[in-house]
Amino acid sequence: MHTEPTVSACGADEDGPAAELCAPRRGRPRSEAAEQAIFAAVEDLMESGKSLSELSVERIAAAAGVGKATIYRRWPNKEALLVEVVARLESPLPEPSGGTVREELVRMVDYMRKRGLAKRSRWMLKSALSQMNAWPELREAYQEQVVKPRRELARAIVRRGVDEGVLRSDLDVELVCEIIIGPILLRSVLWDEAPLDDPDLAEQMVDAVLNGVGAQPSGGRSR
Amino acid sequence: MHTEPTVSACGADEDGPAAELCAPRRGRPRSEAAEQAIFAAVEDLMESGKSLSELSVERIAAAAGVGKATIYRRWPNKEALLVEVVARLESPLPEPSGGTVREELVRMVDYMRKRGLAKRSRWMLKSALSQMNAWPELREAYQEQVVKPRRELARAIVRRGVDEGVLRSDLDVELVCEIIIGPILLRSVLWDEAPLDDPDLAEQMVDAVLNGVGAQPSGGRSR
DNA sequence: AGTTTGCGATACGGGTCCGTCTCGTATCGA
DNA sequence: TCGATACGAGACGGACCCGTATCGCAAACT
Repeated sequence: MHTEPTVSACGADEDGPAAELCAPRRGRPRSEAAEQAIFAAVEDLMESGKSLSELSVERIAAAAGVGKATIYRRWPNKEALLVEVVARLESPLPEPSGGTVREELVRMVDYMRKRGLAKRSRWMLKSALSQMNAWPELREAYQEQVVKPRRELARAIVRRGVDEGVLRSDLDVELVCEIIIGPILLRSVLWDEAPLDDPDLAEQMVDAVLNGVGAQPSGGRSR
Repeated sequence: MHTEPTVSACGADEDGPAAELCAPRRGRPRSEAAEQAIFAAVEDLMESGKSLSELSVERIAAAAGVGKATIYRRWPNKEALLVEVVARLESPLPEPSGGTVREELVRMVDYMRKRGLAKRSRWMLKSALSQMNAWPELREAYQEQVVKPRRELARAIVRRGVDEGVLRSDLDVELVCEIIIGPILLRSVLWDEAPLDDPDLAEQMVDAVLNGVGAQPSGGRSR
């Protein structure tokens, strides 16, 4: 007899932690505090430098002061949990503030500089590179949630710069994006010991890239 | 009774695979073929996309057609083996060929482009970032063996460029290096789907960075 | 009340891994 | 020939892990 008496019209068994809309759930409701503790524990473990393969469910449960079953009641497996953690991570993208293109570029680069200073983001940035290689689902979540919007933001600014005649129009837009954000990503992601403290770094980088690092005052600009 | 009768004056028990100089070793000598098979197996596993945590000694031994003891006879643990693999990996750095600074920069960037196309290097580049984070010994070996000489090469070229008046002298040398190699590293390391096939890519990148991506023909060059 | 579900804790089976050890065999120096 | 060492294969203990199941108890609904 599986006639779905009054509730349970929610969706198989995968309601996830964002399903408090669909059914009042007959018994004791799930603890919101436990959920937050789990997320906080994962982020703490990230900040403490644990690598992706060191994030075991048992360790997370212990760090959160939570039973393993409480985790498996919410997510079907470890991957699903981490995918959701990634999806939650750092959404606030800087929205455009109608300044000049140069100002927008500086703002974007400076946002990435500050992000590189935060350990949580740094962990994600770095883990995104190797371990996720072997973990397509997590990698896709990260690409979709984090990388894609940022690349689109960069592309939009660059396109606007080309339209306004501030950026060269004879170059591939992708190439220009890479030239602008490559240096800051290099510092914030690839090189550990590189300093990110200078608040003028973003400005210096953008100006250097805009003006070029070549010395000849009127050299090959015509191409 | 540990009087070291005739041999064994080699150094505790850690002779490593580069110790055939010190003592003729009384019994059967170690198999050079086994050693090569082990290295080859690790590199094959890398190329096949295995992540760092998937490189277990048992898997390596199986792939090499070798007993586990043969590995542990040479290296005290898994880390030591991988450290040596890293140290062996991709030494051939392009030596300077007295061209112009621009040509040297293009050569260096193009070298990195080609390196990004090779799966083995790519694996190392990517694994160097997250897993090595939690594995200081391996990370240091990679920094010392691979990263450091390349950064020094870049610095040397840039300094020469500044001396010859081809590169701006009002910028930090480190910053110029990052601006030049940031874009190609971004493509070859961070972004998987980005194309690296175009043989003119390096030239485009270097020229764009030298001339600047800003459009104003004589704008802020004076700073 | 009674029911239903969630909670933390913990035990469990099945798996992988590390590093050591033991086989029987092969290959070297003395 | 003989002792010493290497070899491939694999067993072993201990550790960790995953995902499930079972406790006794708590918190909601009917």
